[in-house]
Amino acid sequence: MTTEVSTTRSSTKAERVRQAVLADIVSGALPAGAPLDEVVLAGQHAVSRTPVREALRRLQSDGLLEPGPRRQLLVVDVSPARRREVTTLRVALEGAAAVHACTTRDDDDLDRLELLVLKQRRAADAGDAETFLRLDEEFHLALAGAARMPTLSRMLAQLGAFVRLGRLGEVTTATHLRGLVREHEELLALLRSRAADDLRARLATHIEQTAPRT
Amino acid sequence: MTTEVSTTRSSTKAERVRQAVLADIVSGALPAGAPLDEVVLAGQHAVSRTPVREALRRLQSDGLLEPGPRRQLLVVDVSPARRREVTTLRVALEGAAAVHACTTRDDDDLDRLELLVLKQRRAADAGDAETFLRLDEEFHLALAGAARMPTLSRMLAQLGAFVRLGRLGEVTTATHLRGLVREHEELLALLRSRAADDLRARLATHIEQTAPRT
DNA sequence: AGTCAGTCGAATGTATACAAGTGTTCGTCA
DNA sequence: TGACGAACACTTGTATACATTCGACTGACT
Repeated sequence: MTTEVSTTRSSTKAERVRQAVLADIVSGALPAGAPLDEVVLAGQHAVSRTPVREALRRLQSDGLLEPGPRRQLLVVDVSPARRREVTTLRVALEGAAAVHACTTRDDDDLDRLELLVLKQRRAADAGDAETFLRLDEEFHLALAGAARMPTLSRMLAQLGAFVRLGRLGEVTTATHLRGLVREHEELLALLRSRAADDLRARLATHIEQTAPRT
Repeated sequence: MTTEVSTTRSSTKAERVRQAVLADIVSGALPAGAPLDEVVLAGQHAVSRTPVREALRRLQSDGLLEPGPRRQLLVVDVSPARRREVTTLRVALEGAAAVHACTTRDDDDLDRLELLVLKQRRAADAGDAETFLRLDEEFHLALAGAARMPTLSRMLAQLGAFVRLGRLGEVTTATHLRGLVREHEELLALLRSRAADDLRARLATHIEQTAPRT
């Protein structure tokens, strides 16, 4: 039994709506500043206001929606400053996780990460940026997961939406992707040898280089 | 206009219920593992299930409630390991904020912090631990706030509940409190002189010493 | 003509009624 | 007597109807 975190069975309508709206936000279909109307969304998804409401409240508490004028919920604007903040937070959180993971990590953790890197290489060779980005996020979450710090993992998962948002119009060549795979391999090697400080340093530069330049 | 973050006007019933349940959790009235029933809470607070439901979902997404057997929501158990995790996270997040704050801080920030330290001294001299702990949390949030990193501030605010939970049965003498005030004064001085690295180091030891020993 | 007040409207906040799923218990059959 | 199954009760998920609040528009008065 692996993580199965992202394969969340959306047994509940509220959760399905949340996933759908989230997807629309990170895909750019709902741009920054777009107002979200409960009744409109309810109509679009053929459900009542109740599950829509629940979905919106959760997205709000994740920081993706903010209250605006006229009592509306607006899609948050991810400014360059905010992107830098997210990068800083990732460095701080993933760095702390990486250090801890060097003492708590498990052979299963290594196996999982190895598998992810393998899939990443395939996606990179195929030039499939979308798949690669999903695997990249999984890799970073799995790396943090090896630290057995559930609160930290939850915070990183929250940041994930902002990371995806920041990467919206990013252009990524196959060569570039292969370079990232290589870095992941190196990070994995450092985790395997429990080189905590080296891992943290390397992870920091990796995250900062991955982040959009601006 | 200052922060007014904590003085959240509870204009909505859902928010009032949330505050009440949160207070019951951090006060120990609702111990770890206690199941929360929507209809019972609705009765206790003389509201319908709808706002109760909303309050519970928010507390859940803050990590204070977890789904348990029988489809129930249970108050999360704060184990020693989790307390250590929270401390690690505070060091990572507040440390990053402190470094950043050394370049973004404002004279108003210093004034706010100064005022908080002043009030802390009064509370410490009076041996009023409860007031002091509230001011302590405000101080740390204000310090992080000087970094102008809203996402980080929100994450720290979430952690606040765990910090308060971890401090539940803590005994604090007036002498101990005065020592903490002294440390806050020193942190403030380092922020004032923009000594980023020193501030981060000092803040780390401060947080680790504040945390329960276990 | 500008400003203030009152009313109207559209959104969210709340209550309640209904549906659906799950655990439990009781009964029956092997 | 034990195990399997079906019915029931309790809880949460959803829908809808009602209340409330805040903003905007319009009207009159200064």
